[in-house]
Amino acid sequence: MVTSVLASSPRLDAVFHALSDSTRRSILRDVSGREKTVTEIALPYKMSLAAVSKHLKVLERAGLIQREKRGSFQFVQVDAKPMQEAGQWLAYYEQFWDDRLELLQKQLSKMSNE
Amino acid sequence: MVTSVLASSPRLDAVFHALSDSTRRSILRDVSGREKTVTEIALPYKMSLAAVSKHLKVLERAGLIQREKRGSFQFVQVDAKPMQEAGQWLAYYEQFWDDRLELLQKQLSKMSNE
DNA sequence: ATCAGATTCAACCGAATGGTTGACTGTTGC
DNA sequence: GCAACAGTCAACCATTCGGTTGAATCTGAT
Repeated sequence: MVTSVLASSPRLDAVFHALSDSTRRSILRDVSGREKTVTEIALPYKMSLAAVSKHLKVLERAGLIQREKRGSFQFVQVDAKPMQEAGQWLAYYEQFWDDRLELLQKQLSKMSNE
Repeated sequence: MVTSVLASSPRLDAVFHALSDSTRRSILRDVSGREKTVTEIALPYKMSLAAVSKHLKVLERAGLIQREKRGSFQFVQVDAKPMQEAGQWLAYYEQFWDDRLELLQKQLSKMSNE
């Protein structure tokens, strides 16, 4: 795998940025059970509808939600595919950490044996 | 699992925010092989040393790197623990997506049987 | 046709971001 | 002690962010 210095990924940028806000993560959680309309989504939050609308746009740019216009409503649902990509990115380092832990434990047990 | 509307997690905020920048992800990659000094890290990038120093501070605030002063050098190494937390957060939705796909496939096969 | 509801748009605001430059603070080695 | 190197700090700048408000748009129902 070639991991050049210039390995910029606007896609990952957008996904991680979208997930870096508690309100947006919360919205994803809200919508993950069943699809909801925008006003329905906005209800629990004490910010304006327009603010929620902006958050939805950020989530949509990241590909994390999809919208479907049905009548005058806009139904929103999660698309977790981009999260898989992000998860894979993370997985490499989680693995790295596991390996380091394992190494550490080996070293510790070796020390206690000597 | 209680997932209140107010489930704000400054920790996750910081981790996802730190990962939302290509340069910072790249730095993590650079450092994941072996620990490096700050100037060593900065070398491949065409930005100033101060800029890289700022990026490192962001990564450190998120708990993703650790520094160790040895002499006049500052050795930087990855700490992937916070990524596990982020990974677990993502895993829930990846699972959700998998489940939905499975459901969809069942429905499709049922339709083709009728 | 019009009124109400759902949602977005546009303009604005203060705070944070990502970068710069230059001065500052160790630390090492002569 | 002092020059050179490693790194951070402080001030600045343009851009983006997360929020507000009020007007605008689209749609459904009367």
